[in-house]
Amino acid sequence: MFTLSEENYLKAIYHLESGSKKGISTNAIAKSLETKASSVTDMIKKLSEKEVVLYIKYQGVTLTEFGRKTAANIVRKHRLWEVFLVEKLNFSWDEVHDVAEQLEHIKSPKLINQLDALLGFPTHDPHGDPIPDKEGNVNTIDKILLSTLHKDESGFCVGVNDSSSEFLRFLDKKKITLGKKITVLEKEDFDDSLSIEIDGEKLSISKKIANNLYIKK
Amino acid sequence: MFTLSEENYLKAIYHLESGSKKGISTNAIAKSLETKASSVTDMIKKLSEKEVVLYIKYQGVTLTEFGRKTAANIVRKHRLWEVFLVEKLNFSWDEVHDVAEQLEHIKSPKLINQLDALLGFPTHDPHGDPIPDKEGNVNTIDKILLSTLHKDESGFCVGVNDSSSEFLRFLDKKKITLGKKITVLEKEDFDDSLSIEIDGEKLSISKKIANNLYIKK
DNA sequence: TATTATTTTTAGACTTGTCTAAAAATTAAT
DNA sequence: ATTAATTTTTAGACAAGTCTAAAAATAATA
Repeated sequence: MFTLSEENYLKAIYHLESGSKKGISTNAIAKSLETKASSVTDMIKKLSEKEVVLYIKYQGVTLTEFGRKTAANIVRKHRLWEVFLVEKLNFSWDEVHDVAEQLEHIKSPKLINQLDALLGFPTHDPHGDPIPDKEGNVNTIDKILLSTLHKDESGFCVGVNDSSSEFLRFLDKKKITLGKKITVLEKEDFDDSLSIEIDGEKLSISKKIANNLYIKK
Repeated sequence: MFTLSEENYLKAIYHLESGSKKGISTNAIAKSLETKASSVTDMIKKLSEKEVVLYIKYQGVTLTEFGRKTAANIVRKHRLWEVFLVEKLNFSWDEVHDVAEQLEHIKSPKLINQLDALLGFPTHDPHGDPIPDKEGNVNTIDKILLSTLHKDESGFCVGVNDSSSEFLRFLDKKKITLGKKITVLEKEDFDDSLSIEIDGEKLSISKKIANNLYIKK
């Protein structure tokens, strides 16, 4: 069994690993958890003894298979709770993160299995992120950033890169929600802004926005 | 804001206070939390500084109004979660306690308000215990123990005194559930056992059982 | 009321998780 | 390939919450 702190470290390493092939640096973990490098070193030693990470001094860490599954299970719980909050308790997608951050540490396999069933075995959370299955496997789809679409191309909005409540509320205001079809009408060269069509309406989108919206063609 | 440990102490004191007029002793708290008296003294000092308990050395503690409300809120959360587990996630009443014990510490007023609404604003948990309202008020009904009923009297099963899973599973086996009508057909003098009628069936009930079932006439 | 028994508190220690400051190792740059 | 900059680790300290053992206060009893 893992402490709350250990679980948070595991989750952080898990997220940092997706995208980088090499070991995760002490500093990267410290930054992600808003703590000090020395604290990270201490905790890494403990996690290493518990066989969830592989640790070589000065070389960073990687999750073991056991560690990866453990972390995926925490992420699974986090995302299932997010779905629950939105679907059953009328939370909006920008309100769920902090509460799910607490709920993900509740220990009860039955609770999660039943919650999964209650929600109809969802595959993605409210931000479009995939929900790992019981074995810790993740079904990644080939989503791309809106900013990579060319003129006259279109696709469906399937996720966000930035899930800060500021960004999510901005999307709400612009009526941009997951599942909607977006067509690129124009790409401005000088500021990389986009003119898009969504719901039959024309909309102007800045580069920053386009860099944080995932599309599936 | 209170730590997990502080919340557990508050809850313990809250439960111990209902029933005894005087201050709650260090030993009583230690026993209830399965910890040592010295640990209790330490924590009591902290709670006293936080103004949730009134503490006079060697005289035990009492909750302040603020402390009472804080504790009632934790109990409220615990019992609402129990209802959720039974009503929405198909837990049986003997499985909910440990999970609710974890869930009661989740901090999010919106979560609890929405959960309350989802459940249809329940007034009692699966064991018949009343759910405190948002202000910490509890609606106590005049329930009595089954063992206090006389021959030929009857009433409705409204709660349990012992909520151990052993007792609850025993009641399940005997098909004794909350809401059912029970009539005392006979009281045996030599062992205080009861012969009762429930669901049109005759049943023999030991003194121990009768001492742990609440009835409302 | 004196004495014994019990309860409660204090004192000091330990664990977990964190921190700062300094030392050691690695990486980057001249 | 040295030197400089950065990263990482170590050493030592601190707060929270717990414990044991001993001291102090209260309660019970003869």
